[in-house]
Amino acid sequence: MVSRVTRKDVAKDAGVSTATVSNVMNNKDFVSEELRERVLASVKRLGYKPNLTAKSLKTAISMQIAVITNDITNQFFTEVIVGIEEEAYKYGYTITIINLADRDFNIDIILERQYDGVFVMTDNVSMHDLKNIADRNIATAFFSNISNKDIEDFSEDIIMFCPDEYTGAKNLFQYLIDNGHEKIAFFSSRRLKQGVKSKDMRLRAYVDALEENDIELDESLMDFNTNDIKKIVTAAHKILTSENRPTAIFAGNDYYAMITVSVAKSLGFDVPRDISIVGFDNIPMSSIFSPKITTVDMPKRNMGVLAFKEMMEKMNGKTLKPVVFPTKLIVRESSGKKN
Amino acid sequence: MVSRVTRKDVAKDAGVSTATVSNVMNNKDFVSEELRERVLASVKRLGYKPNLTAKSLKTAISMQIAVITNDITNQFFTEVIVGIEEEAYKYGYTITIINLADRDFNIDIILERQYDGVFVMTDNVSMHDLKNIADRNIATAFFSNISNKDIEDFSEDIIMFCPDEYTGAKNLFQYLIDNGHEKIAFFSSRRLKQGVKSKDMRLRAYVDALEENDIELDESLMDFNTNDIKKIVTAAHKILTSENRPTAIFAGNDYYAMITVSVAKSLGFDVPRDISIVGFDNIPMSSIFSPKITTVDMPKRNMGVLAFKEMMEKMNGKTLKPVVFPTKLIVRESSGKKN
DNA sequence: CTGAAAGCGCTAACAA
DNA sequence: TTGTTAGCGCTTTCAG
Repeated sequence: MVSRVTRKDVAKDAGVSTATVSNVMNNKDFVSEELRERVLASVKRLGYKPNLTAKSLKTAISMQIAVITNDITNQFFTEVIVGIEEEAYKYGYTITIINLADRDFNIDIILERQYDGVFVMTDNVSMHDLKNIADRNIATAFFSNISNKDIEDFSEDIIMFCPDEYTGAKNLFQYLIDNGHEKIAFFSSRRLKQGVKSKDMRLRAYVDALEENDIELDESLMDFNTNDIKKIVTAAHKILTSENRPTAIFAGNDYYAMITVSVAKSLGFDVPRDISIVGFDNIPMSSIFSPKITTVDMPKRNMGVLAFKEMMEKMNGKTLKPVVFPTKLIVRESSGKKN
Repeated sequence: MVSRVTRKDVAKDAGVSTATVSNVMNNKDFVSEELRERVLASVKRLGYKPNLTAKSLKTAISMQIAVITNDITNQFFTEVIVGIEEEAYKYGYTITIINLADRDFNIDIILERQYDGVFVMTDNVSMHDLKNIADRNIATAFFSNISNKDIEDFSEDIIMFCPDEYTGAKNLFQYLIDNGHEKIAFFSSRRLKQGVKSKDMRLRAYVDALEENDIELDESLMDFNTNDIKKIVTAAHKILTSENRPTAIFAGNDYYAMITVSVAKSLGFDVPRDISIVGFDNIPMSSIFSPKITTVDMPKRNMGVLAFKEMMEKMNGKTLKPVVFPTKLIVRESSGKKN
């Protein structure tokens, strides 16, 4: 085992001061060619690697960004993250992914590490926590499904990323209704459940679309679930075998949709002839699946890339407007006219 | 914005020394009840959060673990990671996921941050780098598809995790051959390509299985690709429309398999009647897909959990034997007798 | 252009 | 039981 080589060892080996080593490592241009070479030679010989922890203690810049997510096994999140990473990588930032799974968010995990910024992609984190983080001068970005008009409520200090889920979902429901569906199940992840006056835009779009088309809301057609595959299967089974069986099912995301299709098939249903099933997010798998899933596209990677760019701006002291991303209805094979 | 509150501020506010604050924060039992309460009250009032960066500079323990992976959008990796996290979380460790995507591995990213341990789940990292990391007293674990007998070559300092891919793949190929297939394509990720004498166990199983059954190896039936979905589609298309079309396709993982099935369908093939397509990993989606994918199961989450447990042992100074995980052939709907 | 020295926030002897 | 202090590895004035 090699014992830790520090800047001091390099200084001694090269016969210079520790400050000179620092200056060389940080590419200051006033170091003479001769010393630079001597230092670099020592660095190589000793296998010296700067300690970024110590550096960040001194500079108060950690070059680390946290991403908080709920379900890292869901391609929606990983696609966004890949976008963030791609951009972050260019600037030398390291990304720490904090996967909450179904655990509660504990703010200490963020406040105790010296992250320069944090992307929040889950609703498990309260607005209060978000503000608390931002107040400590950590660039904070929130991926929200809140609508445009609600954005005003939010603190200026938080960068808001808002895919326009309302419009996307509205178009999706209208498409279903236009195809003769009236009994439409709303089957989604628990995070979307916040009562019917929810700020969740998919749920609000559901309620609005029904109302505009004079269809009565039927609470028994709604189910909020976890991300556990077995529980989703059970819930899908229940919906599909209920007496009050819907003719179309809106699943909160493409995973839910694919699982629901799978259960439907095992029950002998033909999709979409017997029942229409639609998703949300347009993850890569949704167009590989059979039948290809009708869904709403979100510009996932691009959201990540743009999000990081905005965060850089923020860290450079600029104040920013919320960013709204367009969404788009994509009609594929898993849905059709009501029979 | 709240300016940074340090242990010094708390000490002043509570009228004690900074050492006492430390002792309270670290739950030392010799602090008097009175001081403890005073300190805790100040901590709360000022909103003090310890700076873990400073702490780790002092203690040389960062409580951070890195996981290096190639493709975070692949559920195989995320499932393993969830297992690692679940266990790590219990001990208060934070996981940093370093997603190489198709970038080259730069060892500095590990050596400059003070990780207590690192899980390597990609072949992009050379044995030389691995040893370099382990030499610096960072607990190092390598998920390898190397066979049992090759394990001996490796440094004792590196924890080896070896799902028994050889046996799993061998069974898979034998199953295919038993069903009359002789023209079996090997279609997989580039990382598996290291020549026919490769240490990659899936490739070796392929070569061995053919040989044992007196089937001649046909290099034109082999294709190594990236993880980019479009490229995989193109390559699958090429295989499926070639004059030398195989009757069975082994895809390097379930993603490859599902994409290949999708392309086959679009080309008018019935799977498995016209062609058998099998995967590897048994990711959750493979049993949801239609047809359900024939694959080889790896105990993913459990591998993660166990891996972290082993790492804890290692960090406590124990030396360990390589861990071999069983794999299991799972025959489902995407494969069958040759027609 | 280079070096000495202070200090980032914390812990851990050691002294009181 | 509590406080003083040195020092983890680094950067950054400020002198030289």
